[in-house]
Formats: sequence, structure tokens, C-alpha cells
Amino acid sequence: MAVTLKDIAEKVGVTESTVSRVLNGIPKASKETREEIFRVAAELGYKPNQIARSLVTKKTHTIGLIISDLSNTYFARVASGIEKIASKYDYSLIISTTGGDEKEELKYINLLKEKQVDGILFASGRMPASCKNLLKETEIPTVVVAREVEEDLPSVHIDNIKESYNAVKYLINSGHHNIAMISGNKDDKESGFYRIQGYKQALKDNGLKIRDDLIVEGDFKLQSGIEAMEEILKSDYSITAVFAASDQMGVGAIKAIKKAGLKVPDDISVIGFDNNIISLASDPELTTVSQPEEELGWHSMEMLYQVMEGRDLKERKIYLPCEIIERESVRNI
Amino acid sequence: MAVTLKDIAEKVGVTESTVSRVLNGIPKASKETREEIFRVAAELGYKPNQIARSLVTKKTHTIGLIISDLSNTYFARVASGIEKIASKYDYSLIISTTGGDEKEELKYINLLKEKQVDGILFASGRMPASCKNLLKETEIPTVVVAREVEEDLPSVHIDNIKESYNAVKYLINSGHHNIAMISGNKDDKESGFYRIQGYKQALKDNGLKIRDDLIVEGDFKLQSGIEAMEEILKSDYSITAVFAASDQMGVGAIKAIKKAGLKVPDDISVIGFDNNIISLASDPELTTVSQPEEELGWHSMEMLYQVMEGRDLKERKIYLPCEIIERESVRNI
DNA sequence: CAATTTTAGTCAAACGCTTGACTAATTAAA
DNA sequence: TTTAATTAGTCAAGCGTTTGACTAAAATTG
Repeated sequence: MAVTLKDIAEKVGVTESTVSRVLNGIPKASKETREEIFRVAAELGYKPNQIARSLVTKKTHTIGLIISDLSNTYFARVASGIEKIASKYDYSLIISTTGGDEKEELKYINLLKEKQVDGILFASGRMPASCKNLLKETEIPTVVVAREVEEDLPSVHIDNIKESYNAVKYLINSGHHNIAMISGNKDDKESGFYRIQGYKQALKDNGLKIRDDLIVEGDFKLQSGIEAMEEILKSDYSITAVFAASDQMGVGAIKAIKKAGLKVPDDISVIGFDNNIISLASDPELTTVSQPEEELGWHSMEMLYQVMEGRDLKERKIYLPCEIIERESVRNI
Repeated sequence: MAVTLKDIAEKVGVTESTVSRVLNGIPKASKETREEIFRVAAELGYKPNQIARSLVTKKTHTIGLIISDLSNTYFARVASGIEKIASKYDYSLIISTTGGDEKEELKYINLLKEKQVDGILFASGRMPASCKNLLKETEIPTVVVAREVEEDLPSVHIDNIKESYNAVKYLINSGHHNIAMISGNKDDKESGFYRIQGYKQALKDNGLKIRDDLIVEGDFKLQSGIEAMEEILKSDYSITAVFAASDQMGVGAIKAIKKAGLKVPDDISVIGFDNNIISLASDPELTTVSQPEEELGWHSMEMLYQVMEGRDLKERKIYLPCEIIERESVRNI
């Protein structure tokens, strides 16, 4: 049987309340009893039962993270960032993965509610209305991570439009005028979608023509990058650069270009997105825009902490900047 | 205020116990009351308070995962595997990262105990005696993942000696006799250490000489692979193959070899370890031994489930097999 | 020195649920 | 028709803490 307050109380000869207060540092005891209580507690190896404590305090010091997929480095790194800050504030982290499925999301919101978590971090799907409503109904403080979300809920993300705009601008500034794009899933209303927008806007603002056959859709994975690049190469050999919406597709593109007998960056430049470790593994090394995954985690958890503490947020929507990492795959012409 | 059993009980006109039993599917009520209770529960949006429930049942349906580092793909994938099985059994997962630090490990074991988790999965450092004792003292079912551990505690891992033996054997079978190794940290008594053993054993069993200057130590990261390879190249140009204890070091090696004006695999073959995505990104693609990370997660959680259910384990120590993935970086001579 | 404040506690309720023991009424069996 | 068994509940204790209200003794103040 686990040691309880009662055991200590009996042994010392005081009531549980006294023991409780002493152990919580409330100075309502003589020096002697205090010392005796600490002594006995240590001797018995007392560990407070947080469940019992939570029942009365209505705080679990636990937060729930609803996330798509831990085996994806991107999400794993934001989870890692979250965990670090949570731990700093003495919060535990319950992680639930959903694969972006709405049913799962709903299920886990309910579960977390039942577990009485003090807050929820949502880094999963596109946050359907059902989730938003449920979240609102449960009244648990929530912040959304790395996902676009209309209105109300506090959130932290990167500005996909702006950052891909910058990537393409970088290509343009390097003298490229014929720029293809390998996009992610076009219709997910998320990064895949927004990055195309940034690409188009950059072309437009610089008087370049948007050619739809030069935007080919991948699925963010390496193989799709190879296939997409092959298709681009088929349709138009005159391009001098390509913007890939992920590093995996970027290195896929490099592979395809090399296989076609062309050189990177001499014949075709490529820029990726993510700054995944694989951008360093490819040959040539991939120039890319780095996403601050860990920082996304940090900020979201800091933000959640603020709202759990009942403080007002200065900003309810935070955009973290990305950075272009110049390596070997883009040539100045 | 949250809806409680009492609210339902009052509204229906029965006692809390009846409501409790009905909601838990214990058939001690008439069809009418049962239906009425479900109706009212739904109407009020009742969600059971698991904290209160846990206090009496002494089960939290939560398990704790103590892990080194989530931003490391290897551990992230193990965690992902664990989460999937945990979720299958309706267990929640509290994740704590330690960076392999013993103090942190101890801290989290205590914390998890206080949170009354039903079980612990330990995938962190080398499991110092202090942890083992604490774990034993807390009496929480525990299984160790991906870490060597002497005796008692159930565990699941890969056999590092055997698998690296096989990798080197594969090189030997391909006709190589002069094989260097880029190892991980030599003295960690973990994978770094054991993989060297496997390498040595394979050489020995095949009548090849072990030359200590051909084993150079890295830290599993890409950059260290480059440096290690440069050193090897300096000391001996006659080698025809190198075994890298990680894929990152493997692609580092490839980079260094290419920079030295040599070709992979024509001049020097290289084999890695992990089957990380970067093995696909490199040029040439890296032949490697794939580790079953997700499966490590699955099995450990399945095992933990068995012991939480009080069942006896058929095997207390499970080794999962790896597989050699043949790609482009090894030549047959 | 009486009045007040402080100190060092005690007592009991409460948090929301489960569960064993009990009861009254109904149904089935003999 | 009496007895036994089943059904549909109720009652109250208990899980391990916290916490507001209370009290008796000691210390401080005017």
C-alpha cells in the first residue's frame, strides 16, 4: 500500500491537515512538528497522490497535445519544443495522435476533457468546425499550433504565403525568370495551398507569367518530387529554377534533374522548404527555407501558459519568421 | 460548473449510484430509468470525471513514457509506435524527455508515480542503478525500450552486435577485406559500443585483421561522419569499404569520399545503419540496415499491457530483427 | 494585568465517483 | 399459498487530498 498523509499523521501524532499544510509549505506548525513531519515523510517515502490532489484543486498540471503524427519529423520537433516549455512550467504532456482525422480529433478532445487537462494544444488537422465548437463547449484553454484557424482561438504559425513568396523572390533576385513549382496537396487549405499562393504572388509582383503547367502537385514526399520534376522537365526545358514546397520534394527534384543529365545548380536551381536534415544529405546540398519547428512549440506552450494563468494575450495570433538557408542548389545568373 | 453524476441523479430522480451503474453498463435498472438516464446524460452533456474515478479505482489508464529526445527521428518513431498501441488499448500517454540525463530520469519516474500512471515505458539513458531501484520501489509495471538492461526488467530491443555483424558480413560477402568503421560514442555501453563489437567479431570470424586505426569515433551526426572519413582516408587509402554506425555518418562518409575525388561505390563502398530518410536522399543512395523503430514501440507497449494485466510474459527480453536494405552504395568486387 | 493577537493546531466537509451491503417490491418456483 | 429468488433500486463509506472555520494556549500589547 502506498504511503498516505494519514500514515504520516498517525506516526507523528497530528492530523492530516497539519501534515498537508506543512508539506505544502504553509507555516502553521512549530519548528519541531515541521521537522518531524518532514523526517517521517522521507522515512516512509511519501509521494503525494496527485490524483487526489487534483480532485480537490481542480488542476491536473497536465496539458494535452493533439497532433497529427509523431513519426513525421516536423510534428515531432514541434512536440519536442512544446514538451520543453511544458516541463519548464511543471506541466506534464499527454500526447494523442490523430493522423489528421476529424473523428479522432473529436475523440481526443473529449478524452482530454475527461482527464481534466488544464489546457490543450492543437496541432492536428485543419480544425473543423466540430472541433472548434467542442473545444469552446469544454471551456478548456486551447491554442492552435502550426495550423491556420479563423478568428477566435489563439494560434501560432508561420506565414506560408509570405515565406514562399520570399523563397521565390530569392530565386528571382538570383536572376531566374522561368520558375516552376512542385507543390504539396493543392486543396488542403493549408501549407500546400498557401505556398502556391505565395509563389504566384511573387511571380505576379515581378511581372512574371504564371503558367499552370509549371505548377505540379506532389504530396510532400521524396518520390513525388522525383515524379513531379520529371513531368516538369517533359513539359518545358526552358525553366532555370524550381521551388519545391518541401525539402523531400526538393531533393527528389534534384535527383530527377541529375538523372535527366542536367546539373544542379548549373542548369536548374532548386530551393526547398523545411530545412530538414535531408537538405544537408543531398548532393548538391539543398538551399531551403528553414521552419522554426521547435520555436513553434515553445511559443504555443508559452501562450497556453498565459491563458491558463488567466492573463490576457498581447497577441492572439503569432507568426514566426522563417529564414532562407543558402547552400549549393541555387545559382546566381 | 461541469455536469456531475449528481446532476443527472437529481434530474432523473434516482441516486448517484444508480446513475453510475447504468452509465457503466451494469444492468441494475429498469429499461425506463436506464433510457431516461442516458437521455438526461446526453442532454446535459455529461462527461465522467476520470480523476474522481481514478481515485477510487486506482487505475488512471495512463502510461508514462520516459524518452531521451523527441526531436531525434529515431526516438520519435519509437514514441509514435508506442502511442499507436497505447491508443488501441485506450491508454493515454504522458511523455517526458530527459536528454538521457539521470537526474531527469529520476525526477520523471517520481512524477509519474505521483500521477499514478499504470505503467512506465523507459526509452532513455542507460538505465542507471538508481533508476532501476526507484522503479522497483515504486512497483509500477515497467518495460525498457531500445536499451540494454541487465536482468530483471522486461525489455525489447535490437541486437546491435548481431546486426552490425551482419552488416559487416554483407560487406565481406561482397568481396571486401579492408573495411573501416565509423563508430558512435565508444564508451556509452550502448549501440555505439555494441556495434563496434559486431564489427570486430565479423572481421575475426572471417580471418580479417582488426586495425584500431581503422575504427574512428563519431557522434552519430552527419558532420562527424565527414570528419571521421577524412581521417580514415588520411591513414589508409587501401580500404575498399566502410561501415558507418548511423546513416547520418554514412552519408557524411560518402560526402567525404566524393570530396577526396574518389567514387562511391566504385572506389569505396559504404553501408549505414538506421534506414533514415536521408539514406534515400544521398547520392548514391545509401545501403543500410533498417531498424524497426515503430515495431520497437509496438512490442514494448504490447508487453507493458501484458504485465499491467497481470499476465506472465512468455519472453522477458525480445530482440527484433533488422534488415539490410540494398541500395547503391555497396559494390560487389 | 486584562485585552488582543498570534501560533499551532483540530475538525469536518468537500472534490466526483465506485461499490459492497442492504431493502422493498415483484416474480417465479414448489 | 408460502417460500425463494430476482429486480430495481437506496445508503453510506471510501479513495487521498485540501481548505475554511474553529479553538486553546501562548505571546504581545497598551
